[in-house]
Amino acid sequence: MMDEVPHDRIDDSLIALRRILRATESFSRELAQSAGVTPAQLRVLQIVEQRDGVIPKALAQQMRVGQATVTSLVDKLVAQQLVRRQRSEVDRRQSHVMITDKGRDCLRQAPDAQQQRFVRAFRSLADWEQAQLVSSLERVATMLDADNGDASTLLVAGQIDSGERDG
Amino acid sequence: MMDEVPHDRIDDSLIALRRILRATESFSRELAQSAGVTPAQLRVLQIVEQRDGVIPKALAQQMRVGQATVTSLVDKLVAQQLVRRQRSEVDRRQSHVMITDKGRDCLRQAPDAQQQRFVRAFRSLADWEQAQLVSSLERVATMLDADNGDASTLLVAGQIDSGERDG
DNA sequence: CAAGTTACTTCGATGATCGAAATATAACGA
DNA sequence: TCGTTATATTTCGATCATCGAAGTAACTTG
Repeated sequence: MMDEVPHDRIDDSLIALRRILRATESFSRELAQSAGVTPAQLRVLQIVEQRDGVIPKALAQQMRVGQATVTSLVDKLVAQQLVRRQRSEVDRRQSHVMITDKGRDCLRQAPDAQQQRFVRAFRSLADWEQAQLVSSLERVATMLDADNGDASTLLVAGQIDSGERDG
Repeated sequence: MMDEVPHDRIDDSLIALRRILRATESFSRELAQSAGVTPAQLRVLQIVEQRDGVIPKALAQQMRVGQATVTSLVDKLVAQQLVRRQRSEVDRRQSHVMITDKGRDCLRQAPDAQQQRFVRAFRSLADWEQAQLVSSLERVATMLDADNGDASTLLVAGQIDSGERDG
């Protein structure tokens, strides 16, 4: 039936994806800053809040970084008293990372207000649009992380807005 | 009409977005590695290929990093002879960054095969699905980078697949 | 030409990340 | 129980990205 996809469609979707990625990436830094921690530290903090008592190994797997990295990140959060470590009683090799009250406070600061932004925009869509949005996003997600072997290739570059406001 | 959005819809879309971001982020590293450069360097290289002769200032703006960072990245690419610098004739403060043959070779390695993956998946969709996909992605992109003030907040955390393969 | 602006680089510092080696503990087999 | 092997974490040393501030060169303007 259809042997060739209109090239602009693929381009358009890649461009949109890059916009999404770039928007995210760009702001994650300032967001983290407003919370008083770095982006990587914030990620850890968020995961720890959701999975209180998580062990470094699991953190490393979820974040897809080495354990040494996790150790370093947790060290910094501990230094700020946002999380604390506690040796496991059942397996003393393991340690549980637990969020502190101060850590929760930290999370409650920046993220909220901004989450509202997305929610607001989302609510302004008609019901069918919302449904479509979700299904499309899920389709893309599946397309990208399906075989887990690769995907991001297409999204690494920039060159979205050809607007060049320099000299 | 509708005062409250079903919460799962918002959740679902955020989850899908996180999956997309994570898939991208996770693989950008290994992709870059397979091309023999680091991710940040690869981004520069890709942009330079698209906009040959781009000046560092524009690179910095597009990548949203400081000029000092660009200098450092370009330095490394120059050292590998993947790009070269050339002073502008019209404004000698500026320098143009130009890709070399070796730089093109470098780009031609990893990216291609993988781009196919997305194209393949995309082609497998019906025409209307493709159109819908593009429009949804663009809508999300706009929602996220609209006011450019923030957005990524919602996407920083992980915790998508609750599959936990650690012991 | 002098003052101000712009483009870029240099310098020093911080943070994320890795891999390899070290440490402590668990699990297992003889 | 003892030795071996496997696992969880940390430590160490190195590389890379990134920033801000200061420095340099070149353009612009009066």
